Amino acid sequence: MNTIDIAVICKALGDSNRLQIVQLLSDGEKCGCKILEAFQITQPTLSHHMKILCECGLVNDRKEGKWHYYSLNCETLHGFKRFIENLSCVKEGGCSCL
Amino acid sequence: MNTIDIAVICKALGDSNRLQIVQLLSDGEKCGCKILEAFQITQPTLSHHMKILCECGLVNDRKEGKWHYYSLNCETLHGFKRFIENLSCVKEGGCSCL
DNA sequence: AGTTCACATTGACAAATATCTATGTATGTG
DNA sequence: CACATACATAGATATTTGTCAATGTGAACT
Repeated sequence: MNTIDIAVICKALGDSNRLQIVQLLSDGEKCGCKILEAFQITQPTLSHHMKILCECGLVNDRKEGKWHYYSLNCETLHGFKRFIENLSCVKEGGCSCL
Repeated sequence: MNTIDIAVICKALGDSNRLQIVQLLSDGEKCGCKILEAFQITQPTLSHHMKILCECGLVNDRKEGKWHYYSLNCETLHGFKRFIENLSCVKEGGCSCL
């Protein structure tokens, strides 16, 4: 998982609706219609958001009959967590300006 | 730090230039001119990106004479890390669809 | 076969975004 | 003072994005 992959995930999470969808899925697998109930958006808009979340690899889409069950993708989530965890705010190095 | 704050941070990190800038700063404080050297963008474009990174609270801007020294903001970074760390991919709960 | 439900796709559109050139503003130096 | 350096601001533009209404698709039920 390179920097661009991470940026794509961040961009996907950069919309508050999508971030809240991910929070919902963090609580367990959900079908699309249940997710839709939680938001003030139309079904096509949700479909658009789910596509973006799936395409960045963060969300799984499992189809069963009429329903689509969405869940967080463990592998992608762990890779993402690892990247964020490795960011450091300690002031090492410093700048070579001057 | 609420969900919208996190979404704003994610949006800021959703541009690969900005994500790489944050990676650079993770290595220690840097001045703007040094950051600029590492990218193929013009100075106004970098200025635009730094403004976005500062406005979401992830980056500090310390002015000293001619230079601006940028560094990651520990408090914001920790809050962000905590949020991401709390995301879970375990399949609890399940959906009440049927 | 007809209907309903869950979801995708297709345009359309306004708003936001990334980038540039040109220019302005401090700050330091000869 | 004149000039260079570091950075910001303004304005322009092409692209992307979030959203919707309308429509298509496939599965289940009567």
